[in-house]
Amino acid sequence: MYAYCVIEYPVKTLDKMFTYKIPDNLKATLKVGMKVLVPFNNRLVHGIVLKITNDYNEEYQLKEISKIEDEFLVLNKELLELGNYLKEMTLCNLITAYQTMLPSALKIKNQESDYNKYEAYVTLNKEKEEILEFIAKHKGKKVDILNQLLKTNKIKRSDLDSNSVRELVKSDLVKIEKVKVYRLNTQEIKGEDKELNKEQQQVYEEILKSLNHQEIFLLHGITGSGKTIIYIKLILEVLRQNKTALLLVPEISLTEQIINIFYSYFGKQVAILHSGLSKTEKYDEYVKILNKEVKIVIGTRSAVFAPLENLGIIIIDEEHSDTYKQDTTPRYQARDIAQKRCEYYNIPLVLGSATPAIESMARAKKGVYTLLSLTKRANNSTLPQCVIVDMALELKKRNFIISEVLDKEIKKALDKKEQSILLLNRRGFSTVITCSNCGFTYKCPNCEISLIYHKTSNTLRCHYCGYTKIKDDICPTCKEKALNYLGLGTEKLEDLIKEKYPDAKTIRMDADTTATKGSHDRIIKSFRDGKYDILIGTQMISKGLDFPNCTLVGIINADTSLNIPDFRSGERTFALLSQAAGRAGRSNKEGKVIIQTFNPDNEIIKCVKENDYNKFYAYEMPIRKVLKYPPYYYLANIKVCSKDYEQASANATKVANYLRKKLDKESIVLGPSTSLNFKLKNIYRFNITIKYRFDKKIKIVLKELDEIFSTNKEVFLNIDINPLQV
DNA sequence: AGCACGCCGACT
DNA sequence: GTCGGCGTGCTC
Repeated sequence: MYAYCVIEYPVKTLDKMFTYKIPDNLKATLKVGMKVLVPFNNRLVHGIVLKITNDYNEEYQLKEISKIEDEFLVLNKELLELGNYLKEMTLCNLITAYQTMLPSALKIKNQESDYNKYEAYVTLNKEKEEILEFIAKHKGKKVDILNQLLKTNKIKRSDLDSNSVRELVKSDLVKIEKVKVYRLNTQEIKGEDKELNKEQQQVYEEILKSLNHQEIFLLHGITGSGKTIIYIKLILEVLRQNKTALLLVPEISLTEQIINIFYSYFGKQVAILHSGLSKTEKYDEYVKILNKEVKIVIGTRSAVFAPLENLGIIIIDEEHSDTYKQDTTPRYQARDIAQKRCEYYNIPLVLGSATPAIESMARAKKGVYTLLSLTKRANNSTLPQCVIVDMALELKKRNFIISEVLDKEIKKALDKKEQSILLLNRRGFSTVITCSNCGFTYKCPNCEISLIYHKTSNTLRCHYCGYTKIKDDICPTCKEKALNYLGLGTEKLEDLIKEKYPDAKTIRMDADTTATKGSHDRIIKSFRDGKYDILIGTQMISKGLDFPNCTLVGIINADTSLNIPDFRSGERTFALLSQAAGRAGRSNKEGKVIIQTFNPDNEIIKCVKENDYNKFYAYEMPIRKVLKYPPYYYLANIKVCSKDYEQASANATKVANYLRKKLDKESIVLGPSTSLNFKLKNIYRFNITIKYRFDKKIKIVLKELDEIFSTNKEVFLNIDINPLQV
């Protein structure tokens, strides 16, 4: 018998199968999907068995598999196939695909030790008579222990006096038993049985109908419309059918509430997978899933590979979130992987969001996905009232950061002992030039995206197409000498707030204050408990949090994310602002949202004010169409990188020309242009973007390119198919 | 990736 | 002589 294996090194030249003889002693146990140790070029390396055959045309002497690494950890047929799909989808090496699918403690590489955690228990080792005999003859701690054991027959060793235990073990009266324990303990709370309202019930029933066939649902529900309870009901039904469920969430730390609700409903049947867990914790959760001890997995992006068998449903919450796309190799989109798994099991995929990705909504409108909507807030709270403030006017009144209206509302909230959230939209302000007088930003005439400022040459450039212009001294619209980078930090804002409202208790939440583990939860919890009046933070405060006493949301600078040089910046801004606005007035109290902007007439901001996703969609789609962006065109991005500027530049031109020659006429090749991070860690990068529609050759051509550069030591390529950012 | 092999210059 | 620099090629 022969085994075909992939080995641990993630290099193109080794990205193929190697054949080994299976020694007699392993023939019975070795299975496809197992991790093995094989001799390779005079040393032992790890590998995964992908195929076992009876005969092989031996061109030369084959070597033998030397050892099975872990008999219990086996990638099943579905996951092996999924790895292949991941490879095809992202053009990564096969071994990279499998490495990605396994938790890090199980990585093919350097795994030797036992990751299991054990607890030692003491039990009796002799018949009752003998024990009683001993008790009669002795006294003291040892007797106490034996008496206890007669009652409970199993006690944690750490709870007992270690000297006494040791002596008892020595005299053979008791023995130590090691029991595997899991590091993460799940508390069991009984969830109350909530009734669905009419709208929720309809959605629930619609999805229920398709539990046993493949269908993708886009569940568009406004903030606070109660999507979670629908997920729970669906999963309850899936479990009833003896199947398992997978729920993906954007970031665990931001979804602590969802997890608690799930624990309360499903208790120990839930496993959590996310990057915040330690290696060993992840291992534990993974083993629980493999051993079928849990039926539900909740996790972030990589949890989409959870080894659940017999899946009944996959749900992706906040499906529009950027976090579902990995931005390092393999650059996969969890949505695609989930879809593949749903095809395999013939089950529904539910994509939930208050602000669906444009692409998802387009598919829903085309009928590829089934569109379901929730239009009412579940607890009958009303949507917050939304006010747009023109900051250009405020500046003239010398209100630089806090407008008159916002100031008034903050004071009002403080008087009423209600809470406020101030969102500082900081995304990508640094390299975009803005006029601080009128809010003007430069846009590329070809691509409609913001130009990036290059300090060294004092130029503004489009990093999509390469358009370049010299920076002006005065603003072309208002003629003021006020062109500069707009930048305001949360820290500075907090100082200002403290100064303006000395009696208010404020707390700041941003990358700095949430660096340590658990600090996130602490801030959220203390704010919810009413220990603070004002929460100041970056986008991380906008997601899915529920603060019943919060009635005011102030968005300090709505524009910055509009100016990011990316065709999706409008979509992201809409999602961010809508989500933030949704934090206000979630209970019975009325909420208010103040949006401060330099572009009060901006369509996207108006859509946020009106809380109208459909209007936003109708506005955005024609732009995408004219400029040939998704969902009308697919994108692929190639970064040509080298330590040597000339090499990078010359090869980028070659690559672009190669693509223009090989691809269909209707595919568009943009660039090469300098990348957003043109010189990073001393590596120069050039960008080439492909816009294509039905080009069947695209994957093949990209593969060829990848192949060509795999032997080049000076230049390497980064290929991203369906990139989020270009 | 990682290692052997080989060819060349430098040095106790 | 021989130690060590790294370019090249190969791995079931």
